[in-house]
Amino acid sequence: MNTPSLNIGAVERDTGLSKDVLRMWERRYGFPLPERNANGERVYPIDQVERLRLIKRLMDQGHRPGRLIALPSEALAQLGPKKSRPPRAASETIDEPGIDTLIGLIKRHNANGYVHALQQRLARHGLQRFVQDTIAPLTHRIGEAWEDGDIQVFEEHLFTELTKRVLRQSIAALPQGDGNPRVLLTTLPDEQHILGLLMVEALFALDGAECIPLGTQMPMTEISRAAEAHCVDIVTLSFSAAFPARKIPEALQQLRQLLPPSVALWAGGAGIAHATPLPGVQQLPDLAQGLAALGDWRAQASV
Amino acid sequence: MNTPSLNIGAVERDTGLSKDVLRMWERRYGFPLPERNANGERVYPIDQVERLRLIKRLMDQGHRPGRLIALPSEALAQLGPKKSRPPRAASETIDEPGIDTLIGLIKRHNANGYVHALQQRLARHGLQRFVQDTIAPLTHRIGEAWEDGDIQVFEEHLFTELTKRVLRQSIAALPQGDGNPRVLLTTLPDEQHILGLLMVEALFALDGAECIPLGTQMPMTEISRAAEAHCVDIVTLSFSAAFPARKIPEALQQLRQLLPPSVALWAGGAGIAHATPLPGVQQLPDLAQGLAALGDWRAQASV
DNA sequence: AAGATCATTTTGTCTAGGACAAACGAGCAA
DNA sequence: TTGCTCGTTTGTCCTAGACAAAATGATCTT
Repeated sequence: MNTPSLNIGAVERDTGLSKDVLRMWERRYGFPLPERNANGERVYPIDQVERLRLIKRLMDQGHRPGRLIALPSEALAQLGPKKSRPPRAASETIDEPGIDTLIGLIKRHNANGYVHALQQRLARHGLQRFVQDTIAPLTHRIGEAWEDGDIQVFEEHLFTELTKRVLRQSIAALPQGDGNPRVLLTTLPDEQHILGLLMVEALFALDGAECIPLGTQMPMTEISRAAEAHCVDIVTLSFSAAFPARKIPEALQQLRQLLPPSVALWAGGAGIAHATPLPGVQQLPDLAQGLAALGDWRAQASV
Repeated sequence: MNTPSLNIGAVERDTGLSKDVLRMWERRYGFPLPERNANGERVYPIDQVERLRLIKRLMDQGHRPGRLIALPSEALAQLGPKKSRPPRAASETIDEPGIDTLIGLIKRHNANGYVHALQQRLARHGLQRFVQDTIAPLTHRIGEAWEDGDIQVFEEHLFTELTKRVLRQSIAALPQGDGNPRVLLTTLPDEQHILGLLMVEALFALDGAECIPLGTQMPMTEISRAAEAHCVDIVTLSFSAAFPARKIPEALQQLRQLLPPSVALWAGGAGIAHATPLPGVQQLPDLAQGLAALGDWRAQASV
């Protein structure tokens, strides 16, 4: 075969742009403009797929497709996030030292060195500080690097996989909670990032809560069933920054309806940071507020 | 609000049936027959979604939608897999003892007890036998229970999450490989089951290979980049039984083209068991053959 | 009776083009 | 500066038709 190419279904999977969107862009903007096979179906050359992937990344940073598609490829490549964040030098000073070292290890593809460095920091600082002062800012910095295009997809995957391991390992080493409260942890079907959930689990378990980790991507009806079967007091969901913000309120309200009223619904993660309050849902923009909410719950439960 | 209901996009996410399929079934079979909102859009009542989920499960077992949809709900509920497998009693004797105990713990939602029992078996048998004689048959049995509808979605999630933890923990405890060979482990974008991959990683790492775990759902172009960046000798993919079998050959051939010829491509997992051979791709239907392949590779490399 | 070949049905995925609401941004007023 | 309105942009939904690949069933052969 000469040049590999993909049909519209494969492009949807590879880029995350729905078939509807791909066809609509072709209609409106004239890009992508795939070839057709003998059957009249779209066949996307690999370079158009690469460009689509780049455009998708820039859209996730706040750019709009109409503008992006008009731009020549060279201009696209240099484009950064829409709202440039404060220059790194400024926040550098407040960063926990050593984060850059960890990122450097990932970027040099030194998997063993990275895991080793993480475990060293864990041993030195203890789990709570490790999570709050190492993992959280590290995840944040990786997110920034991702937005800037400073990191490859496979580098981000490696980072996630290795970090997950260290966190899960630490959680497994903790004593079991006492069932006060019982907390179910998961994410909705569109959300497959689990690092935030693991951070919460680590802190909650450290604080004596009993955590039931269900992994990611649970259908809502199943979350409701699991909550009953496990007799949990709290259902905690995590939303990453990648989760479409506009869909969060509707999703939370739907789940709130499905859950028994006696079960609390907590939502945290970067995707929640700027959300508006909802009745019956406690929103936890950061880890510290998660711990605070746990304290509040206990205070209220003992009344 | 009275009865929760979902739009077509939400049903697609929740059931895994594409919008196209949902509309086509409505046209052809008259089910599902959603209501319409003020804007003429489909609004699916929750009970139709439940029925769709049940139908999807039976389809994954080899039934055909046309028949299933015609059946009344009671008949559906009792329906088993199309090709009934040999009765359990027969294979019971060859099963490793204790698997049923583990499954019982999951079904009673005893997370702590399950993890404890796993770790006990690991300590007693050692990692290699633990993977081959406990985790592999256990995963297989869970798959069967899933097909039979004997297990809830959230129970399966809990099983997966807890088992992953134990496996990853064991892998982390192993000494680092010596880079002979270097193996990259991942799955394609449509495949999110990672247990098979972790089993392979455990055995390979135990045998001294250096494993680079990239987690699941890597786009092909990224697999190729990662293979170069990490200078790997072998790329290993895992396909679960849930992966659409007909799409495997095409996917493997595409990836084979993207990889440098010097890098070996290995594919394993339940989805590979009945696949036809492909040039340039080594197929590993089970764990034992994976280990054998590793031995062969070393023998050939030392020539 | 078992096995191979061919026709028919079933099923999923693609196509085109139209419609509309929600989100966004620009311009204007306070 | 902030807050509001209005036009534009954008994603997602709609209908209805076509076709290829897979599964099934039927027919013929051994």
